[in-house]
Amino acid sequence: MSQDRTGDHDRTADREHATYDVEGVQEKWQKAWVDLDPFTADDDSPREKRYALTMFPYPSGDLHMGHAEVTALHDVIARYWWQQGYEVLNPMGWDSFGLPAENAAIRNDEHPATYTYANIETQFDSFQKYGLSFDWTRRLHTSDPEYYRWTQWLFLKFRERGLAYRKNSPVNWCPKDQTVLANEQVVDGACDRCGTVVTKRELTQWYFKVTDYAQRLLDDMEPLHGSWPERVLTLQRNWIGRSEGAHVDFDLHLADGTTRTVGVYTTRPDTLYGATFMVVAPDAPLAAEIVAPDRREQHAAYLEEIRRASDIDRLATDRAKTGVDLGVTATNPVTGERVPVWAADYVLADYGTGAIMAVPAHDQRDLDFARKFDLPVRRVVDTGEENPEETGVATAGDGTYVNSGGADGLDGLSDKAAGIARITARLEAEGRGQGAVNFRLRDWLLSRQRFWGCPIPIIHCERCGEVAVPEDQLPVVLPELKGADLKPKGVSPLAAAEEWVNVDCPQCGVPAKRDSDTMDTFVDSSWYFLRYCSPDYTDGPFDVEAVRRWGPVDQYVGGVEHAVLHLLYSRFFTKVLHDMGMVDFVEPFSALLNQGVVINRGKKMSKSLGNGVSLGEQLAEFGVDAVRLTLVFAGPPEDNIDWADLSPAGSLKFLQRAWRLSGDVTSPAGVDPAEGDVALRRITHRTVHEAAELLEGQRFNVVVARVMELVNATRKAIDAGCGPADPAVREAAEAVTILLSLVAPYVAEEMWERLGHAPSVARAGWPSVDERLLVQESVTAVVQVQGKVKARLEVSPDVSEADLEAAAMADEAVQRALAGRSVRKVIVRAPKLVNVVVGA
RNA sequence: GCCCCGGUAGUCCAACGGCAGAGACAGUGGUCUCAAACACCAUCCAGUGUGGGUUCGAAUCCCACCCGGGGCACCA
Repeated sequence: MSQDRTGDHDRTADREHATYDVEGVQEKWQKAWVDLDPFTADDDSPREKRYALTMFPYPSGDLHMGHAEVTALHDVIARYWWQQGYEVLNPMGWDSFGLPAENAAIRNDEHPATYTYANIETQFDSFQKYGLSFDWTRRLHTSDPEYYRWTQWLFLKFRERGLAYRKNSPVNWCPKDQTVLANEQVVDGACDRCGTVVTKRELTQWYFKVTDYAQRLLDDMEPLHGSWPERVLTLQRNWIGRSEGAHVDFDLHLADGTTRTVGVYTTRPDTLYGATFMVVAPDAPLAAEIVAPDRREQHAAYLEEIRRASDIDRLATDRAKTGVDLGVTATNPVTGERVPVWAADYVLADYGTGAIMAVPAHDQRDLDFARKFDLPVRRVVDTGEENPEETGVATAGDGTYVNSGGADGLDGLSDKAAGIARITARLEAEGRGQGAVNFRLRDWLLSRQRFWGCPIPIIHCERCGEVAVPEDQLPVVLPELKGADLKPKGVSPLAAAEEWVNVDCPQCGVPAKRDSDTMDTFVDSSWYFLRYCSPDYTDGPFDVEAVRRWGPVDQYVGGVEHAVLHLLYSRFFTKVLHDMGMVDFVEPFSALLNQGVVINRGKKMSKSLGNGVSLGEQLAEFGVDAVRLTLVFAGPPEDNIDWADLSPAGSLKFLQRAWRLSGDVTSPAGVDPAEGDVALRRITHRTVHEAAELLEGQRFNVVVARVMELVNATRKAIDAGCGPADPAVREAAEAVTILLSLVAPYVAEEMWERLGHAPSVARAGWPSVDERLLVQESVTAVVQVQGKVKARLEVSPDVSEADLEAAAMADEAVQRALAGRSVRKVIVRAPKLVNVVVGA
């Protein structure tokens, strides 16, 4: 409430100085909202549904500026939907499995749950103080057994469908976190989480067969254009990396006189005549199988050398080519020539077949290799450029085929597509190859050698092999390990938990062992948005009907860092669940908003730079509403915002001004605005109308500016216009309050009460707009001569082109500008503009 | 190297191809005050990164370049 005054001042001064008590208002309404409960989503509501979701946090410490920004933006959308009359599902929970808790547990000799659930409570309290419209009845934690029971269930279902399998393969290993990582979690050769350089290990691990869904993951992005950031779609497209080409069979002639056929994948089968050697990935099993006995040692040494090299070295772009001759030859299927077979690490074991045909003339990598090891270069496409063999620059472009089997081959053709089609058809006819599509996407490595995650519900039996834990025995609950028991040692700490790991085989009853790895936490978060629809459901991961009611997510908000992680995995899960008949849709998130990052003084906030901004301190100094307003007003939601450019003090000042309006209104609640001041009413209705359009377009910063305008206009009307008693002033103040409720819920609630209404303003409903008030009484038409403004005319908005032109030509200033010049053309855009073009 | 996104007052940001300014921050001057803070009023500040083009008219569309940010980068 307003501050204590001494009474020396007159009423006007008092009113001008009046401010509300930010803390008091927050406390008052936070308490009141618990009973008012305006945001619990009703499963049975007849209203149209909207599902608003913001990426749930990992519980590391308290909330920070990043959380404050994303939830403030997200809340604007959710609250707008409520005001528009939708039944809104807006849940929140915690992604509560993960390494930080485990590391803290080791440090403090405790169970990871201690750290986890303590932080969850801290964050929960902070979220509540922050005034967000979450439906807390649906709160979930992925580390709760009631939740991860269903993560395990889904794993088993995926396995039944052949989508979860185990294989031995070289994998990414983070030496610091002591666990394997998925491809998506390795960035520039380093661990996504801790930045440690990743090494390779040969391990048997669990995978999800995402590659089976590569084409659908690509195709189903099509309808997302326009509602997902183009950037994310591009990232996913690149990550999936579809390419078209052909498989071509080469016969290999081994040292022992036998022959075997090896397929290679190429996007340029049309250059097959120029394939003068073959290259095999040194670490592919094929290399070891085919290497000639006298080269075995060399190959082994080379293999050792590249195993030692980190991905960082391997990825260096200017790195010289290395390799060894395997002492074997292959027959080029179209020329019949015998070509040498080499092993080189520029060929990757896990892409295509791990072997390539090398066409040095038209592929830079092959050319570099050929020049280094003196291998022949044969040009088969004449692009008009100089001979690659001499320049060292491969010509990858289009041209005319030469040296390509004469007229029976491709010679003379100059259309690449036709060349590819012809050679592919010929290979197919001869049974030596076929057209093929390839993807860069790899299967998702999901096992982790750490404790604080969802156990993999598999039992390894010597007699039966891998046995699924029977459904009625789920969940496989984590044992009570803590402190030193959790120290990473290269295998999961679970392996050492004797009592836990040793079980009888559910199939044959002999002693067996549980799988001791846990799942990647991205598995947990790949389906949480479905669980929210029926968080207490006990007969499955979710109630199919509830998901039919609420799904898919209409608006997802979160950071762009998950472009190829969480978002790709969730899309994959949704498609599998669709195929299982459990969800109707194939895409989980209809619209996506990537909020920007909050930085300070041009740099990312960090301890070492000492430029961190404490959310708690900002909230204490300026209040929740001002901080939220500051973040929303800072700029377009997807832009990064620099805290140093912002003014939470300015935001608070504005909120005080807005609040003051609610005390100045003297007309009673419920008064008919129809008789009110038309000028102010026009502004109010136009603002409400435009605000809706801007909100639909997620132009939240502009909405705030519009509300500021309306506040300014209302202030002016009270002080120097129609006065505080005019019903239009009440109408304007109420519109301000409802608009403000999306961003600054506390002060809006307080204003709503002061205006004589019952809470909650959050459910007051969007103000209705009178179309007639959107039409201006008169508009200013601009008259230009040669594009330069010469006059302004006040005209009716529905003025005819002819009338406007006549008025413009009659204008004195226009006549002066036209003096002595001939009018060549008059462009009329009624009612806004006339441009007179004069003769040359 | 390739592909995206963005360059508008001192700052953050607005502007259906049609008056460059909606809003704010920071200045400056004033009213109020013993004085200050608050509040209020007024006011200063750019011709839109550069160079071309299309158009009656370009911040907006096209081309090239410069700068900043992001992504991809031996994927055959």
